[in-house]
Amino acid sequence: MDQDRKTGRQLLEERGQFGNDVVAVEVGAGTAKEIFDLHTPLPVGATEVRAIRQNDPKALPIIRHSTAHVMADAVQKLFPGTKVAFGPATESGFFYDYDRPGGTFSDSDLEAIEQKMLEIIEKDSPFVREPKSREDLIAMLEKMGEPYKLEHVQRLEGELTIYRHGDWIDLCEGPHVPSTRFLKAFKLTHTAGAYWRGDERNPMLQRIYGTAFASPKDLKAHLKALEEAKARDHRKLGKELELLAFHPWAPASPFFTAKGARIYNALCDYIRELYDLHGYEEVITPQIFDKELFETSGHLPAYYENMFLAATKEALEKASKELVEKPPADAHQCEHTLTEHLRFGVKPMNCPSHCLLYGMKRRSYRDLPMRMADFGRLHRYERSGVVQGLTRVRTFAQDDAHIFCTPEQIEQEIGDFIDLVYRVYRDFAFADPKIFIATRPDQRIGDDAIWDASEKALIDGVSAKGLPFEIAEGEGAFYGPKVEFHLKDALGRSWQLGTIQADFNLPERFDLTYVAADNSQHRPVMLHRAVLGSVERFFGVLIEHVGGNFPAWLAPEQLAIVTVASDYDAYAHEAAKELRKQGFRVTVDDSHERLGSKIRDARLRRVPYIGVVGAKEAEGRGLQIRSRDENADIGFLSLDEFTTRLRGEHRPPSLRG
RNA sequence: GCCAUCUUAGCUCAGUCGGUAGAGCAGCGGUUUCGUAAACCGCAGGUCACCGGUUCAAGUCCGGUAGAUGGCUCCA
Repeated sequence: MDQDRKTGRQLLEERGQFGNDVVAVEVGAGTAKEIFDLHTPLPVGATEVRAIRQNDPKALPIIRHSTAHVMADAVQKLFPGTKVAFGPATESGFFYDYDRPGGTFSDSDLEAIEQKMLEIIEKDSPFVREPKSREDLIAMLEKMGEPYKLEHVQRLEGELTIYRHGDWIDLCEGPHVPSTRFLKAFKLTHTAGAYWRGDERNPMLQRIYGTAFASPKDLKAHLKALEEAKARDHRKLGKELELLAFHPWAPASPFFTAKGARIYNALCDYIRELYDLHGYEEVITPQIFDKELFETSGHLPAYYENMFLAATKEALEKASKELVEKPPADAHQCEHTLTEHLRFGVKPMNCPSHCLLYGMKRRSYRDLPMRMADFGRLHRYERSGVVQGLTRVRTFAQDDAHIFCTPEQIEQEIGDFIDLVYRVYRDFAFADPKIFIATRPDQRIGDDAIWDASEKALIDGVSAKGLPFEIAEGEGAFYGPKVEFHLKDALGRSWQLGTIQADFNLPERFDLTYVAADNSQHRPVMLHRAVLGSVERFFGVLIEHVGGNFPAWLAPEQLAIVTVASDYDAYAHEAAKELRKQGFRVTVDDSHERLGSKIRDARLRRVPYIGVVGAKEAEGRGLQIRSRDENADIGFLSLDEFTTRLRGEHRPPSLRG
């Protein structure tokens, strides 16, 4: 039967479309496209066949996955006894997981592996696909002594295949490049630990990451882009520009310097202005609550390990006394006694306190939708290995708000919120975010009927805006599903910033009601939403996005006046004073340095405007202005002219004019 | 939390084979008054992250702790 089926190569040759740069073929049309090796017999009746050539973006995952095979080959040749697990292509390269008995891989190992890989590639061995019966495959893997592959086979169904290049074999469904000669540019980048099957209860394997491209030129460009991204890293820039700092005594908790705080507050003030326009009202709520609150909200059971409990002397005394009187049987019981007496918890999120505030008064349908905003500080005990710069911290604030509304109002509110999100992201010149709808997780509160309604509400709300989205199965919060808005940082990592979540659970738990027009009582729906997400995280992503060059409306220093010589200091201070009266943030550098040195300093601080002051400027009551963004001297401007210019940029784009 | 790596002056980094601590920038004091990315001279600045061990001797070797970094897992 197979004799009737042609391979991709045969088909392309017949059509005169074959060439030395063909990597694989893509079969089918529309959403039903599938990629095959050149030498694999294609499905019967395959007519829509397209060659994937070396430089096609679709060739990249094939090249990378094939390189991963060669790496595993090299590793097993160099380190006998090493077992292989999985080795897929990723968004920016590939990895392969290994179990190396009693060892890990060092940087010098990586070099040796790269050398061995080059040797393997030079042999120009073809990648050969061989279908195998399950029994044969299991026998083969047992003989090879590959326990991870063996375990994997047990879970697979249908036709199984192996791929062979040279004398190395891997259980794999392909596709692969025709031969190792197509692997022209690769680099092993780093090692890491990774759990087998991504489960932390499983043993940890050694993962080696690498990247590969169609040509050395592409690889070089990629490595260069990585270098450039590193230069924009918010941790590096945050330190250099003196925006933020960390101290070991407050792990994962940023300090914002005067400059950093200026930007931080500008971000919050900007959101506050939009709140006025979008019908939100800001509230301030407590930091520390009786645990009753978190038991009612469901946080304590669901969120215990991430919460800071607040110990007091009184609580410790009571707990100690009980422990002495009734010694615990085991550590678990001891912990129970201790936490029993710790009466207070630090809030990890604002929603429970907003429920309290809502419930303190009779609410009418006329009050809805009620949009309650809060920049309250939150504390979450993140595990030590997960914290990172500003993007994952233990203390932060969100531009948080909760919308209490009727079920009928949900769609409208989601629509309004999406408008707000896009307005904000445009003000920061971000590309459009990627939208995910995260559905019910395994650990959750509330009935499935409620989850059905919540998920539908979100999908309807986003669909009504005509925006594309993807479903993130099981990624929702424990109290409700989420719409997530993701943006990418300079290193290409995707971060969730904005979110809106439908919650029918908390209003139930807090027994929140409103009185309808007919005097009957109803349960409001609660929408949790944030545009920036965490202000800290947004700040971090923003630093990288602008590379430290904050637009004038955010810049902590908008104009640096530098004097040519000390004779002009007096005028410089006068001009600064006048401009500060306009609300501008102006500094004067009257140090006894040379002009070039002062200019350099101001440029390194990424100040949007530098105003040089000498005899001409003092005489003409103006400034010789250099613009950071135009990277040029834009000439003499009178103080009035400069005021007009800066006033235009002094406000967020969508709030100008 | 797990695997790996790192931690030397305010910052960026040297420090050889284990032999007792260095530079540049920043800071401070002088000199210089200068027109668009670094003037010159001098001074000061260190419990080499912390705790312990090996050694005649530890920044250097070993163990532990903390923090950070790259991943994994997690992420309301």
